[in-house]
Amino acid sequence: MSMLLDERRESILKIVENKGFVSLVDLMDSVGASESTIRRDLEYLDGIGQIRRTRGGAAYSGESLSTFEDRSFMSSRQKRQVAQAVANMISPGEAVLMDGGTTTLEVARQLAGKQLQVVTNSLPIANLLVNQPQIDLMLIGGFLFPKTGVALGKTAVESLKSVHVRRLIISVGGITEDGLYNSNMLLVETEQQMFEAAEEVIVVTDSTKFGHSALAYLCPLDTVDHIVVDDGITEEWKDVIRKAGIELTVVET
Amino acid sequence: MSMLLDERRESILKIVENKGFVSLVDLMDSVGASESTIRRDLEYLDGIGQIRRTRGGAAYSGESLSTFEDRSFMSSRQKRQVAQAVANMISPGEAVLMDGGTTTLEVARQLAGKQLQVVTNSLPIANLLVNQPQIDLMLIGGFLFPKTGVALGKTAVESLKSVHVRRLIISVGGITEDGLYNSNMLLVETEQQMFEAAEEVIVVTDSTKFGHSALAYLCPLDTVDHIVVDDGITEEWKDVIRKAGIELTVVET
DNA sequence: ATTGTTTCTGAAAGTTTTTGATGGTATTTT
DNA sequence: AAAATACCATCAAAAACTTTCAGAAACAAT
Repeated sequence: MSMLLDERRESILKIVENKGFVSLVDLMDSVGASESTIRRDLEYLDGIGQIRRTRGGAAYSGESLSTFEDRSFMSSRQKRQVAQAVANMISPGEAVLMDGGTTTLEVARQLAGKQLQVVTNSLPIANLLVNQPQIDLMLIGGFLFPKTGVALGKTAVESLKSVHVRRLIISVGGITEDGLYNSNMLLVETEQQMFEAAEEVIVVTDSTKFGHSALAYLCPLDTVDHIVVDDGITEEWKDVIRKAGIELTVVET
Repeated sequence: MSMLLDERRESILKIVENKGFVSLVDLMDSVGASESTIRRDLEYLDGIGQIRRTRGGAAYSGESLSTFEDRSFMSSRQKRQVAQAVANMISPGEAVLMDGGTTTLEVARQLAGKQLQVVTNSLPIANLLVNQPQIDLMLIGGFLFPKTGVALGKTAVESLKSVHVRRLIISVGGITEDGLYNSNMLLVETEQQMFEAAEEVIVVTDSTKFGHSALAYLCPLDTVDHIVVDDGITEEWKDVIRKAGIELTVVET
């Protein structure tokens, strides 16, 4: 049973998505290729983010919503410090709009205990804050994306039109001189509506995102009021940000 | 039955989340690994904060899941059987609207694996289904109620106006000859809009609810198409339901 | 068609990680 | 205090992973 390379990889992908977890041996069986070949396929599919390699086989990467495996670049210590800095900017009684993402989730964690009104389209953030008695929580509905657990699409955009908050806290996939980027068209569409709803935009990110763009263009730099980042950021980028009239907070870690 | 490392750990996590507490011996049994291995897994999961190790086993450390308290009268076994009966009525590919509540949550659990479109305003249900690759999940937004984790209010009602599904699955606080009741005005308001969105209304409940009303009137009996209940229901009530032209499914337990 | 080039494949050797078992230490129970 | 139970550290075997290499297959150009 000989198979084309792409055909085989497609087939592996389907099996993994279907079963959730597959062992390497199972794949050898059902695809009819050698161990080495399957390994290489898994390596490739993991590289493009379609699956997650695990010892002994592969797992569907859609399950990665839980903190089970968080392979972001910032260490969790760094991330927590950056998140703390953002949380400190929020005054009691404020209305805050929060985008999804692991960094904003960490911010949410630091907000616990404050008296606030929080609006979010992120399921993990909602989970975290729903039982905080001091926090009024409003959920933005829409189609839920498995990987990240955020609500997107027409419904989300429509709901956001009737929202007005003091601050928006958002994270991005990339920043260049031209502006901000994120990885997904639907995500960007929803986030653009978020800008309309907020008086002030705070971007939380890590220093590795500077200089990199991503699939979808989000907005020009001047849409942003404030950027909070770890101290890995270069002097050049500090200049770029400040010259664009954006307030910059660099968190020492 | 040999299991992949990550698969096993995820499986342990699920068991712990589900039961609240599990002994080490139980885990050895149900995942089929040695004491050492389970210990190491627990150590790891505790390390990343997903569970709490305790002498003799592990406990769930979760932020939200356990806080949706289960104050229903039905035993969990009974409830699961009733939920199973409801889940069996749903055909693949269907669009289902699901209300919040511990019974409907159990139904959601039984729906896992089916290919479906699910619309819900319940945070716990969304959590449960968001990582099911076969399920398209749409979240209804609104103000989140801490105790139950459901989204209610004007936003929820508005969002529901653009929803159309085959079936609505709903639970109630009380049933009398006059109709259905629930405990909260906002809840009722949202649920009334749900009726508009569905072709067929299925009520899941336990037999103790018959003859009791509650704070807020929801709808007359003839709004309902189908009631599923445990076998504690009296003959008198069976008559009432059938005479109202409602299909009745009594689940033997 | 043939030759040279590149990519893909399967096998083997060597390295790392995981696993279950064992014996010893802590903690709880009787 | 003794017994029972649970925990921890260590170790050799097993399983899984990486690297490397030579042959096969695909591709391009003559």
